[in-house]
Amino acid sequence: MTRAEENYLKAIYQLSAGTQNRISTTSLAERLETKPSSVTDMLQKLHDKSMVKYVKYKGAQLSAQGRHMASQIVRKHRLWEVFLYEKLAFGWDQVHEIAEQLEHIKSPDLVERLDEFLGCPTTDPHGDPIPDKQGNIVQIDKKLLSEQAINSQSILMGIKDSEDAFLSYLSQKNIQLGSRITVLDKEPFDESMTIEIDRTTHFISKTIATNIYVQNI
Amino acid sequence: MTRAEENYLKAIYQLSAGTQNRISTTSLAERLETKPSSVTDMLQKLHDKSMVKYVKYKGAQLSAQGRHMASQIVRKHRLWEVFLYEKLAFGWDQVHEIAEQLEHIKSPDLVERLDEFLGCPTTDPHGDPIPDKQGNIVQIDKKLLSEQAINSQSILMGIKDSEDAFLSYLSQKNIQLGSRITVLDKEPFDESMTIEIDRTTHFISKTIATNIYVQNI
DNA sequence: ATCTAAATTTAGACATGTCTAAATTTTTAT
DNA sequence: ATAAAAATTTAGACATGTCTAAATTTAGAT
Repeated sequence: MTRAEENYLKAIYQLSAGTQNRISTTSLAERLETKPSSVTDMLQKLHDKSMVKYVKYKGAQLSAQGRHMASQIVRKHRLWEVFLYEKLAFGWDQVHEIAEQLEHIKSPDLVERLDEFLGCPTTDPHGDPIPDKQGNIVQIDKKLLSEQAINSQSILMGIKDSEDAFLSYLSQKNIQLGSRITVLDKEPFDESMTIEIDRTTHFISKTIATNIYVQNI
Repeated sequence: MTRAEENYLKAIYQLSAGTQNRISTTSLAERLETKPSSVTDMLQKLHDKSMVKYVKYKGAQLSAQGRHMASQIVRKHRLWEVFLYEKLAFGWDQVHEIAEQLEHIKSPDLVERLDEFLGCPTTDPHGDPIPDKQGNIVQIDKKLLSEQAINSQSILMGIKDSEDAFLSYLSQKNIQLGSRITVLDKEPFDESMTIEIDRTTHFISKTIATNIYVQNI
């Protein structure tokens, strides 16, 4: 598998999360920051390699083989993120870009040793689950912060959309995975919230609150 | 710099060790397991990018810029080797291949954090020096085991030619960097040796002895 | 000094992965 | 049901890095 092929498989894998539907050429092109015509070419190639089930004009789905391969790339990506975050003290918002490169390193042995070295983590620094060797993921049950009631207490378990700007926003405010959040107030008008983390009060918009996953204590 | 370009720079850097001479197209082709015609193409390209001084039919030399770039690739390679060996418990003979991939990861920040995480090592698991951020290397003064006198004691500091077969030979006999070697006997006829390491006696040929660097105690 | 052998370069080709522009198919709106 | 819009594919091109075969240059031997 070339690097480009791996990136396509990973993109289809991630866009497929939660649907059985075929993934459209355009959505893949957007995700991969490339042109739809390039996507068509690659889908035909991946179909020939039995990594993808592709129907002209209808989009693509991973085959069992392709899904397993994609899960292992995601596994590598997230394990490397843990390494960068835990061992090299990189910030939440810095790990993704470097892991994009590291995920393509080829050595089955390396992945398993890295996993062990890190203590077999189940989530990456953004709270996203790490697939195991077989490609299985344990989905922890998490809720949106926006749905929490006043006076509820919860633990930050992950974020929905790991955009750089959002990650640095959180990083700056010292909000991180595992932070204990108390909802002090909710504004019925715009659904903004007042929350407390580590004895500091923050005012957050609905947009922010629907981008944060928590688990009740 | 593409991966191929980096591999060419590294090859020229390593073939240049100890000479001022230009490196020939053929020797580069052999080192890179490619054809001389491919090498010619790439040298012209690297010359255009001012990474290499290339004179048609005469071979190539690194420019200051190219030398620095090459040193940093070697730096990354060797730091990753230390990581694999020290942290992930890979064998002496396994680290090179994986480091060949890791050396191409792009992130200046990563290199420096990795260096720090590893305690700023000065040599890799084969005893080869790790260039610093500026590209400088500290050559430790080491001698060939074959030149050691009978009854001399020394420490294994490195190996000359890191071929896989040789590395596993040493690995198998539990001979490693830092091992204390006592020369018990030398056979004048074929210059083979009897040595003691960790209370175990080994008989080694001249070929082996001229491939091991030691430092006197 | 010249001829031959070895080394090197050039020319033309191919594979990968991308692009633009044009053609085709599907979807949506009326 | 059909025309217009949107999505998708095809055709042809380009860049990178490789190859083989042929041409050229250099080095070595006499």
